[in-house]
Amino acid sequence: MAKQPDARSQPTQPAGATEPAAQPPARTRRPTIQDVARQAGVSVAATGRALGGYGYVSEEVRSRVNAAAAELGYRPNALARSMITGRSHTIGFVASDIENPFFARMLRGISDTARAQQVGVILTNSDEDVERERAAVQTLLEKRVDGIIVAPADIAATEHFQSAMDEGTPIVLVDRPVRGLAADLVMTDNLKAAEAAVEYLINLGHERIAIIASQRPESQQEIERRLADWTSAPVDGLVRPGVARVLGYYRALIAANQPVRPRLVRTTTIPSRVRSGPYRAEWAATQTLAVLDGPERATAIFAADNDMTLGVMTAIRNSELRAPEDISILAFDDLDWATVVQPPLSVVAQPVYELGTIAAQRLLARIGGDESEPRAVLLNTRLIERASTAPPPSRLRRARRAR
Amino acid sequence: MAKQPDARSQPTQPAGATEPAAQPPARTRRPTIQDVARQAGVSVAATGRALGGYGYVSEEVRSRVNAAAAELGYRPNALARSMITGRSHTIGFVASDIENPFFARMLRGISDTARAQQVGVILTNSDEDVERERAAVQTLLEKRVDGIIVAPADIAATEHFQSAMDEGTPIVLVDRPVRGLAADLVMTDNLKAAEAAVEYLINLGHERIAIIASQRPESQQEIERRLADWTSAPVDGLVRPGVARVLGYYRALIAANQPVRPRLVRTTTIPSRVRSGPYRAEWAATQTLAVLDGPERATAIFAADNDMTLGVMTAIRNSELRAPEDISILAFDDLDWATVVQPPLSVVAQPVYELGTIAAQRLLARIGGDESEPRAVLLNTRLIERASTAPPPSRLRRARRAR
DNA sequence: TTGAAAGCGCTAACAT
DNA sequence: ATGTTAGCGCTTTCAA
Repeated sequence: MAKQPDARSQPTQPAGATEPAAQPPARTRRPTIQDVARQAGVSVAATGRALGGYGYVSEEVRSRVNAAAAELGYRPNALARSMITGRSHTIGFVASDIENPFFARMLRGISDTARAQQVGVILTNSDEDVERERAAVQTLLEKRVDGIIVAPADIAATEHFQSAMDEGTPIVLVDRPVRGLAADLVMTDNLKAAEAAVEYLINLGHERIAIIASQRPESQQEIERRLADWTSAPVDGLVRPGVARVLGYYRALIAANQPVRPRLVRTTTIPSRVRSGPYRAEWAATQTLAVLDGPERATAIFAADNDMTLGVMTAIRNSELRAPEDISILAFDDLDWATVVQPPLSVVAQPVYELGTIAAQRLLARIGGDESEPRAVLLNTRLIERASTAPPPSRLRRARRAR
Repeated sequence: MAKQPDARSQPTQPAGATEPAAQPPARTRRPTIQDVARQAGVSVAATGRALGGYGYVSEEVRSRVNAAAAELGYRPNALARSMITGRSHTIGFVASDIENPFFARMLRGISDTARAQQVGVILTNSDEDVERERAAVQTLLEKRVDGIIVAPADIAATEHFQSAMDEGTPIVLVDRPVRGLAADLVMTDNLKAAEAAVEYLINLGHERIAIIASQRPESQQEIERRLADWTSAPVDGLVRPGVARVLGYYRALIAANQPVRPRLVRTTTIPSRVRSGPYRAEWAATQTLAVLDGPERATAIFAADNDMTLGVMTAIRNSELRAPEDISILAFDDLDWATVVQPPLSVVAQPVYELGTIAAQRLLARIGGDESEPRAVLLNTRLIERASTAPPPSRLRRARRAR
């Protein structure tokens, strides 16, 4: 991206000058309900009722008020209204990074749903940083949003959410859980999705399947702990997506009696706090190269998220290998370019838009007074088979020989 | 995308239950400045000064107040504050579609800049519909945002913006101009960008360069009008990006004394109101097929935006042709997958993030009281040469023969 | 059905 | 340096 855009201004030629110079913007005080009342010759109360659509008003008054309002260019002040009613008709969304197509699409779902109910959306990015998230929540609460949807940055940071809820502002978690928080949760069933994905590769005949997934330091330990005892606790909805996907990978291998080859499991923590897209993708490319080499080289790769896929694709493109003949690729998330690359990518598609709409619906229901027990909604994925997955080379060779 | 996500709820197992059931959320009225004042044993005024950081307060009082506020869990009410100060510390952004990576990145620029000044961002999508845009602006004004950044849906629809400005709410236009509106404008110099892009292809030796660009009905006429008389009016900043790019294409051909081949200029209106991504891409694919055929077949394609590029790539992938040997491709916008496709795409990169930051800076300056003449800022692009562009086949053959 | 008046929670004069 | 008081623009009792 161009970092020095080399801006050129054109001071003399503004956006246009079709109209003759209008009068210097009057800049007079905005008309209030009082002004409208005076103009219409009725009380403020009646005016408020006519304009706000509450209480009794005669047709007579209503039309006089509307006329006066139109004439004065009256525009209601939602702030004043909110102060009294206690509803701002605004919700907050704390995403980790809105540039990520995943969150962008989710936001579309949220804002479409909100708009249908005349509710606005204030957006903030946490960048996976709990401090920023806390600050964002704080700001949103001060602005008196009616509720907050958040993709939490930390599975263990509950207090800010809890205090919001205690104050009566509902929280809905999307994409990731927070432990010990009795809030609604809407996310993908990542464990099941990953398990099915890897199972699909196994059924194609693959015996050396690699997974590329970047992880937080804590998650690495958690994975090991859970692997040590599958039965200790239910996994669903209680772990981060990244962890669930790795666990799903293991589970599929175990179910198929395949050995777990540590060299093919690239799930270690990425360096320091390198959490943004490009760096993660770069990291993924390096990891990919590592599994493409040696006697135990992978015949299939499961890329666990957007950035990983980007890295995997880059690495493959720069290698001698061809997909799917030499190496199968299965990616998480169906991005718009998945059909444009060569070969078109087979993917595990999450219902991202629905993640947004469902989260928004739950939140709006809470705002509307729904006091039922908080629910965890797990959405199912769909495996879309395109051209990047095929039986492994050995199989193909065998098949060819058989002919 | 999965349209029926087949949600499965788990009513019995909420997000978690680590903590012992906390006391039933008190749900008591939120503490106000009055409560804090009483608790601290000082006046509301002094409390306000201490908490709000304005006016004089002794250390003594400040600490007593802070202690009381902390104890009560006081949280300022930004609504009440805004009513008095007239500043909501919130701006609005009206994008056409936040799912479009272009606007997503721009929003990132806007929200980063806003956040640095403690300003929130309310987001809305217009979907290129003026009515929606009007409604969005109306809502934002009612919520008393301090200013609005908008990618206008219609170059001729001014009134809602004008009335906002008359009321004292500044407007900054991004990406596209609005005729006859004296507002700040931040956009890419599309004419120059397209001209340079096509010139680059010409210099590679191409003599049959196609352009794929979808257009609104009005734009088609405008292009013809402007072509008829280049000198009648300056083009910069006064036409939509799509129009400017087509004009740049023409200008480069003319400058190089190349004939304009109507068959290669695919800039006609797309069917009905099909303006969303997938359909536009499909349309682009069809157009691409058309220029790849016949005696006058193109040796290079200039794809004028995201969706066009997606379509062009799909069409090429499904054809017998290879890029860049048989056909060169030059795309507008540097998307994250541009380096992942085969061949890596040569692109005209817009400074999208900067579009956002600069627009936000201008708006914040206006909000801060900047009363200078509105400016049009045109940002320059950068041509990034990757592997999808090369000399045309004829040249290559000639070169090979020469060896 | 309408109107008068009391606030929502805070800041801004103003007086002390 | 602190307190008193009058609103910001609207909705909401409560009487009439």
